Amino acid sequence: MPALLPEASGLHLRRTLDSGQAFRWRWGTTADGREIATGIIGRRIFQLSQDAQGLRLVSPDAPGAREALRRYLGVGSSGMPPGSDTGRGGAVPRIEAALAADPVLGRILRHTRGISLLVQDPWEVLISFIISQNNNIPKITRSIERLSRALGEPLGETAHAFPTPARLASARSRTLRAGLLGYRAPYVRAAARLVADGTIDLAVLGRMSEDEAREVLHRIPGVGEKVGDCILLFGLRHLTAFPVDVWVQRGVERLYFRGRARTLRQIQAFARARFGPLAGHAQQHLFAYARAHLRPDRVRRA
DNA sequence: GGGCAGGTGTAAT
DNA sequence: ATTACACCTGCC
Repeated sequence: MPALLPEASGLHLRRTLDSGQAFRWRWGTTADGREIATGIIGRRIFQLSQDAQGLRLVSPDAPGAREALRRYLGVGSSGMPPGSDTGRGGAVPRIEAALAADPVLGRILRHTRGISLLVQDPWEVLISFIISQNNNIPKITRSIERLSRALGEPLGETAHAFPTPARLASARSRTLRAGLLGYRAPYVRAAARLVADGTIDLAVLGRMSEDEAREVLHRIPGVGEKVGDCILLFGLRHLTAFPVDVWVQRGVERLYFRGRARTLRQIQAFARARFGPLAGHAQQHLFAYARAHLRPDRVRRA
């Protein structure tokens, strides 16, 4: 039996990997009927499973793989936002204990418990979320898969690493079209060029304040309010970022404003005031809850 | 088959 | 600061 990852206690693997943060995971079934997730982290193919005992690293059994996985899953040493540490236990339960101080979150947590904020490569997050605009998860996933297959470094037989900035920047438009990018193709290439030629340095961005980094991100074509905040949160780990998409907007309006419409600005201001350093984590739970329970065809909007 | 999907850019108010 | 519209593509 593959080794357990005790730090991931409280982490719900499927909820985390299917939460719309990452697009490089597939679920499958082993010969003995166990569900297994296969995905790419950096240049390695990971296989993960989860059972009553906990989360297991099935493969690779290589030096550094466990540490890389811990970090990726957000259950490494620095998982908590400053000032929110409530004591012992894994990162996920501690954050949820802090979130539950908010009665609304405390109530929906029953349905969303176990979602972890992943720590991903900012470059991959940047391109993935440019692709995500006005798009749906299955198609985003397919686009990234095709792009990686066409332009990414091969990893074993069938998998490919995410393309480098240089490869994407010099990609032919036919390749990008084949990647199903549609009208986003010019955005992706322009963003790749800005990174490839050093105009935008994502490592430097990671050392800036959140507002400074946001301002720089907004200069990238295809990066607006929502995508920018996704990059801040999922790639640069600015935990006060609060990406507002239609689901989060719907969730906040429904759960905190009796279904009354709010503008984007109002929702951003609300999130800052209400959730503070936990805003990013709160967003994950509101998003997941809204997706599962606030479908428009089931909700009468006030 | 017209409308829509986990937004953004642009133009107009 | 908000609103209206087009936009690739796959799917209902």
